[in-house]
Amino acid sequence: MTKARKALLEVLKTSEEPVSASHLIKHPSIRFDQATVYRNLHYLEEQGMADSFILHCTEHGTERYYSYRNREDASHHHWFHCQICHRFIDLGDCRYDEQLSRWEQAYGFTVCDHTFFLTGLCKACKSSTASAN
Amino acid sequence: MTKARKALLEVLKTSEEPVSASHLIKHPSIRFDQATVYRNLHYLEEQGMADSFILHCTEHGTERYYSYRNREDASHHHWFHCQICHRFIDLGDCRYDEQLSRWEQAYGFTVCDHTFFLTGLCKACKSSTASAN
DNA sequence: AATAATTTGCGAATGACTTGCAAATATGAG
DNA sequence: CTCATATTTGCAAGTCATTCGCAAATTATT
Repeated sequence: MTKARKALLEVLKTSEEPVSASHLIKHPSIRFDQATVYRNLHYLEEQGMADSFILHCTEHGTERYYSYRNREDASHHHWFHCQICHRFIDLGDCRYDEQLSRWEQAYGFTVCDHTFFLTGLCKACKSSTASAN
Repeated sequence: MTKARKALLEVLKTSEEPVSASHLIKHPSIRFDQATVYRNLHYLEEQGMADSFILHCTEHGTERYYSYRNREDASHHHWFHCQICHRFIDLGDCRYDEQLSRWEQAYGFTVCDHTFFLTGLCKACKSSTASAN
């Protein structure tokens, strides 16, 4: 495992929320070229050590966000994204396995991946925006 | 309602699956500049006449896909996308309302939008790929 | 029909992500 | 530990979807 990969994995592992490539590129412990960052994020995801999804946010535009994934347990999380403060809230482990296999049986397809996330206003931003009445 | 908007809405209305901006731009009945297409897709979505989500596919890259939405009934659909033939399969009306309000209560946030879709191999592509054994 | 407001087309810009290639680093056989 | 091979890195230049500025054209108002 190269230095770049170790460094990226470390940031993902210790991050509370999904992080974008641009965020990683600016991160002090990631002193690698953007191409290296992108290439290794792909690598980590291929190896089952990271998860990602694409989200559009008014402030940061359309970007892919990555989070650490333990190769052992197959679990991944889903997230809520606040449109004001742009923070993520962890909704916990994915609970869609059953629903997915029901769909697989109903339609005959095989699901390789799924994307699910919420966007809206978090509790804090809702109250600070309430002044707009 | 301008000609461009009418034309776009007509294509969305008659399309069986979500369509991307690039697809619309190439569509014979859409003889408008790409900027006009993009601007009006935003407009239609703002007005509640269209729905969209961003999906990355190996053949077409990362693009936003639009589908017609009836302003009256709030329903929208979710989709499965085949990674081989790149067609969409309609999974029917969204059934996440309850789950979303449970989350809203648990976390105190307000959900404005959500994204959900599946990717994988459709029935037909699975069998034609079976030769890879 | 005349005027004001909105929309269009064009061309150039933006920003995320990718690629080619030579230099640098990791791997691993001896 | 060392040389040879395979892989990865940095750099600079692309791609590609999407956006923007602005003048001309269209639509809505009066």
